[in-house]
Amino acid sequence: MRYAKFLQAAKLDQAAIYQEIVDQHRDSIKAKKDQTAVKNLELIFEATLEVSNRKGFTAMTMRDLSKASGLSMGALYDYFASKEELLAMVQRTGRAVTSRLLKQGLAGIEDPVERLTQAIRTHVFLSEAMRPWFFFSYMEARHLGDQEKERAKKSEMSVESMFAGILRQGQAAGVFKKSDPLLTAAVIKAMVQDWYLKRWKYVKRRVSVNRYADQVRDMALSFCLADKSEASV
Amino acid sequence: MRYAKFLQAAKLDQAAIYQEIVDQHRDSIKAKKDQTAVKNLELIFEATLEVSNRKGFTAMTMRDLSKASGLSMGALYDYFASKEELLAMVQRTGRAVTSRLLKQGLAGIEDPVERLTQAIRTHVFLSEAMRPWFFFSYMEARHLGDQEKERAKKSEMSVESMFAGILRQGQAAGVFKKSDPLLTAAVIKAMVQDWYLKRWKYVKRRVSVNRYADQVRDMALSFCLADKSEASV
DNA sequence: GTCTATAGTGCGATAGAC
DNA sequence: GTCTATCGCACTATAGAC
Repeated sequence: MRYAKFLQAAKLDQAAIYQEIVDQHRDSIKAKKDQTAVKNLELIFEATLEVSNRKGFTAMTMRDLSKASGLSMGALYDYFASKEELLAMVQRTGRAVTSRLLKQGLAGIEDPVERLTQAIRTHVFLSEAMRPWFFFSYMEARHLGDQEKERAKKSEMSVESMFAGILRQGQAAGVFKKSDPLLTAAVIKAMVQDWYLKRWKYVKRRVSVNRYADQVRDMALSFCLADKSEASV
Repeated sequence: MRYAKFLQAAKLDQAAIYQEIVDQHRDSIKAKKDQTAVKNLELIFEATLEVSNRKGFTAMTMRDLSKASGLSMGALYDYFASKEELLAMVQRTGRAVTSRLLKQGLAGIEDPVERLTQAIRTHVFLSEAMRPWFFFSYMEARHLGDQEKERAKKSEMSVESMFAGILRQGQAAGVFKKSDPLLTAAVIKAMVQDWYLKRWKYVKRRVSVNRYADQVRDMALSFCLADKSEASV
C-alpha cells in the first residue's frame, strides 16, 4: 500500500480528534459551545506543535503561544490549567490517535512477511501524516510528569511488542531466521523513527516517504530472511 | 574488537580534553592557573550534562548548575559569558573528541565488510563511552544559535558520508549489492544512534554494548550482502 | 467568551566584598 | 579566585472589565 492510499484509508479527521478532546475535558474547558471549543483547541494545539517543534516546549512562552494561536493569554487558560497540563493533553491526544490507527492497519493480515511490511509502512506513513505530533512526543517526553511519562513509555513498549510479535510468529513458522525478537524489533523501530526525527534531511535529499518505507522494509526483511545458517549469536 | 579493547585503544583522557578547552578559551576564563581552570571546567561540564540530560538544558537554571557543580553562580560566570555560550562550548567539545576518535578507528582497514563492521562498532562503542555527551548533543542541538547549529549539522553529515563512502567502495568492488549509499548510510546511522537515545531500555533488558553492535552489524551486512538479484528500486 | 493589565515568582547576569 | 547579595527583566497565571 502506498502513502496516498494509506491517507484515504486512515481518514485522519482533524475535527473529530478535537471534538474528542473537548468531550474528555468538558468540565475544565470554559467555552460552552462545542464549536467554539473545537476551533480554539485546534488553534492552540497547532500553535503548540509549531512553536515547540521549533524552539522546544520549555523555551516556548505563553506569550509565544498567544501570538501563534491568535488567542490572548487569558483565553488560553480557559482551555488548560497550566503549561504542564497543556503538554500532557497534547501528548495524550497524539498517543490515542496513533494507537487507534496502528491497530487498524494490521487487521486481517496473516503472512509474517506481509505483516512485517505492513507494520513498517503503517508506522512510517502515520509518522509522516502526523509528523508534528510524533516529533513533539519524542522530544518532549522527558518534560512530562512521572505519571504521564510512565504512560508514554508503556505506549512505546506496546508498539515494540507488536513488532516483536510479528518476528516471533515468523520464526515459529520457520520463515524468519532465529534472532532475539525484542532486540530486532527495537532496531527496526529505530529505523522507522528516523523518518520523523531527521525529516529535514530526507526532504532535502528528495527521499519520498514511500521510498523510505521500502528501504526500511528491505533492510528488515533481508535480515529476517537471510540464510539461517548464517545466524549469529 | 570488543568494547573493552576499544576503551584501551581510545585513551579517552578526561584531563587532556579539559586542558584543550582551557587553551582555547584562555582569554575569557578568569582563572589564571590551568590546574584550577581544568578542575572547575570538569565540574561545570559534568554538572551541565547531568542536569541537562535529566531535565533539559533550557529547564536547567544557573542555580541548578551552581548546586550540581559546587561552584557559586558568580564563579560559574568566570568560565563562560552566558548560558548560551556554555551550551555551545559543551557541544563543540563533544564534536571535537568524537571526530578525532572516529577517524582514528578506521585507519588501516581496507576490506569493505571489515570497514563497515569497524565503523559500526567504533560508533556504538564511542557513544557508550561518552554517552552523556552524545545524548546532550542530540537533544539540545536545536537550542544552538544558527552558526553552531550549522556546524553540528555538518558534523553529522560527515559521519554519514563516512558510512556512505564505505558502502560505495563495497559496491564498486562488487561485494555489496547496489543501493542508494546515502540512504542506506542514513538508516544504519539511525540504528547506531538508538543505543544512546534509548539506553535505559537496553540496560533494562540487559543488552550489552557488544551484543547491540553485533545486531546492528548483522542487520547492515545481511542487507549489503544479500543476493544481488533481489536488489530493489 | 475574550480581552487587557498586572500580581507574584524566579530567571540570567553582575557588582563588589573578601 | 570565589562568594553573597541583588538588579532588572520576563515568566506563568489570574483578576476583573467588557
